[in-house]
Amino acid sequence: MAPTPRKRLPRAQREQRMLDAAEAVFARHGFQAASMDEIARGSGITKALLYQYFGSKEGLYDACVERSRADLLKRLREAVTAADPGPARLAAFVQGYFDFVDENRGVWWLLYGEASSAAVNEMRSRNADTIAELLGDALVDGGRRPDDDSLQLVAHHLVGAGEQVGRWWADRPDVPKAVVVGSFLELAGGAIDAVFRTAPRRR
Amino acid sequence: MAPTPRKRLPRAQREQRMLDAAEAVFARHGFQAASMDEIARGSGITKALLYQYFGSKEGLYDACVERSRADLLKRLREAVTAADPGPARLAAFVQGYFDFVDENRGVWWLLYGEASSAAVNEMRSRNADTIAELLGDALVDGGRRPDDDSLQLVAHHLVGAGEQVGRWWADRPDVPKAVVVGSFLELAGGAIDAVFRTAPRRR
Amino acid sequence: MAPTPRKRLPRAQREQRMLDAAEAVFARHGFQAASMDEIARGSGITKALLYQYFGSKEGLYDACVERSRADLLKRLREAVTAADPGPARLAAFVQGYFDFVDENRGVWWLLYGEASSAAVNEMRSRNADTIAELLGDALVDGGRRPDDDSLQLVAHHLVGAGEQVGRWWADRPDVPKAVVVGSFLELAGGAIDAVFRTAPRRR
Amino acid sequence: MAPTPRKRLPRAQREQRMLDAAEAVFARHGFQAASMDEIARGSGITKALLYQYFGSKEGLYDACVERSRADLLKRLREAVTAADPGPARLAAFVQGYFDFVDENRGVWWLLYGEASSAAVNEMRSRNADTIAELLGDALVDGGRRPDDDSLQLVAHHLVGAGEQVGRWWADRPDVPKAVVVGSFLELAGGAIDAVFRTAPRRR
DNA sequence: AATGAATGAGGATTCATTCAT
DNA sequence: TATGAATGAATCCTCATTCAT
Repeated sequence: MAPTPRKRLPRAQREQRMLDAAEAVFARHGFQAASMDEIARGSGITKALLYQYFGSKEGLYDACVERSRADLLKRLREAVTAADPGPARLAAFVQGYFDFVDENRGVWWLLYGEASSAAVNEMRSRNADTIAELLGDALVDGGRRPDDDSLQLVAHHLVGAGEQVGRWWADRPDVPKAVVVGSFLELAGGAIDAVFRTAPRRR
Repeated sequence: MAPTPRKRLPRAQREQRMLDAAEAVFARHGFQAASMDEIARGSGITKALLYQYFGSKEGLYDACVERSRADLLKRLREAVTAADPGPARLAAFVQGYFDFVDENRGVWWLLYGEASSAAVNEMRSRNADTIAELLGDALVDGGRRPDDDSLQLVAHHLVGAGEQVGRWWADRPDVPKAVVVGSFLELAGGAIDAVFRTAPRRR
Repeated sequence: MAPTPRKRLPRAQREQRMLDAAEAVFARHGFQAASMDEIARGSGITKALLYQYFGSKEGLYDACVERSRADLLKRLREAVTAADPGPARLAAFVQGYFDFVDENRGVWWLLYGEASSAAVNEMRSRNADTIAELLGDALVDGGRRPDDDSLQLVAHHLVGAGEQVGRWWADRPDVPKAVVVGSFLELAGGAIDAVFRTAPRRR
Repeated sequence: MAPTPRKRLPRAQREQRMLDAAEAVFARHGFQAASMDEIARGSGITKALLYQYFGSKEGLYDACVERSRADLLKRLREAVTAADPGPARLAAFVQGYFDFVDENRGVWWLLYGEASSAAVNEMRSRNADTIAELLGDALVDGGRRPDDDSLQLVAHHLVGAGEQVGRWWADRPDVPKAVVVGSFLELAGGAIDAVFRTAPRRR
């Protein structure tokens, strides 16, 4: 074996490679069971560099979660703003969400694995907030009057439902995406209607 | 001098003490971060005995999860069979579930923590199955015609939603249980209706 | 190699062996540069056991210093109480001190090495206190009237002088002990006289 | 874009800054526990440059110790040569020494910290040599006849005493310098007299 | 049944040091 | 001259697990 040529990469690029490797390893084993050694091997560099860049195992993990979350949120926002205001937005949201799950089967859900990790629970909360916001807009546009507590509850309901349906679906590649999206939309729509029934909306 | 056998407790009782201690420690730190040493200290016995009883850390953990799950399921079945057939069953189910969450604030949700652990995901699935079954009965009694895939999807939706709403609520002791239960029932009802709309059901 | 037979020693005995090995290693390298691995190898056991017994590298080091200090102090007290009250006590003290140095050439002085370690500075102070006490008694018996601050200063003077003379002597085995002890006594006597000159003492 | 050379300082000045930073860090943590990273940060330059200037961590440390020692020695020589020959020289020496301690409280004593370091023990020896030399001159001027071994022993005695009294005093800013210097002179004088008693000297 | 002594393997983290630019 | 990227080797410590008693 030739003595590994010390490649000198610009920081940003190295960082992405490290995150890729880390994501894979965290996904395979969960946070605690993942070893920095394995991640380093996967990145093709030394542990020391991981520490120079991310400070600690937790720092690295947080960076992973954050990157994934940012991806998802960007995609959701795009999907939502591209759709007409009103109920279509919710559909776009759900569709965007399951698109993401579809493309990240395996990695994403396993990232969720370490549920007790502060980072993940915070992510759940932030996601719920985003949903609550979107939902609020959609409802107002649709002429309903949501109150804050209910919004939060519905948002968390959807986050949890989405997570578990995603987890379930991730193991069943045979179930067509359209079915999952469609059903989820029905469910969500029904749920939302049931809580904010003021003016009729559906059909 | 004979090597004092500390205490002669009947096996079953010892076991419960160990499980109590283990549950507390697993809850505090999650599976991986929990240490057998701490559990042993908590039970007032030696590590070696833990191994004699449960074989391994994982065996101990599984026993904990199983005990909790059994508690929950027993309670849910009781609640359900005590209620009149039909929609009341769903209400009883949801009520029972949040009663349980309420009484196990802290411990239960932290048990969920190590989400990637096979045991927890399996528990989720089994819970979903139970729900699907209950749901199927209720719907048939109500004259609807559920198909299997939809049932599963709805069940997982509810499991996920319940978990996340529970997690959210566990941190907000000021939100009254009645509100959570009420809202959740509305949501769930709406969701179910939306999927299985064949004949009208509500009101 | 036969699979090392797991010898089961009573705690106290193991402890002494560990301390012996640790003392040697700390002496060779100083606290920071010493490695627990080497100490473990030296004790013929595993690192893990070192930790089980002493909790940490520092705990182990402190135990070493403490054991040495206790040895020295015991010896000094014995020497002193065996001597007639008065000036003879000081002589006995100095003699006892250099006896100790003599027998612990190498180990003892290197233990002193890590001077910044809290443990060592504390030891110096405690030694000074002991000396001050002995000195006080001797002087009172001799009819002088020491004041506290001067006592302290003289005590620290003697501790430092003894340490450095010991260090110097440890490297010069050819200088006879009697000479060192004799000279040190002269020096110390002169110093003490100079400070507490009230009534004549010498000769 | 040319890779900005941060600042163009003359070598000598840079060096002093590095030494300042290094001294502070070594003082705070001792040799082993000090990290080149921290020193580099403190100097406002990169580790690589430290290596270019001093070759290694030890080289840097030695340079620090040497700079301090040179300061002290210069000051002592000045003090001594400014004083009249004879006993006054000793007084000047002791005074100079404690002046230095006073001005370097903290830094100096912590430098001594890593006592096992060859550099420090060597410094002690060299200091003892200097003292022996001064002492020899003073005694000869005073008409005594010192022999070499005794001189060495007395010198080491004084070095050790000075170090420990200094250490003790460094923690007691309330004790006035004059008292320490005065007492130390008495002690030293008495000690010296006791050893080299040939002709009377004092008063 | 129950213990305390003992282990082996692995994990995170840090550091002095070098090299490409 | 001066830097930032990169390394390899240690180090301390922890843990699940076993075995002799």
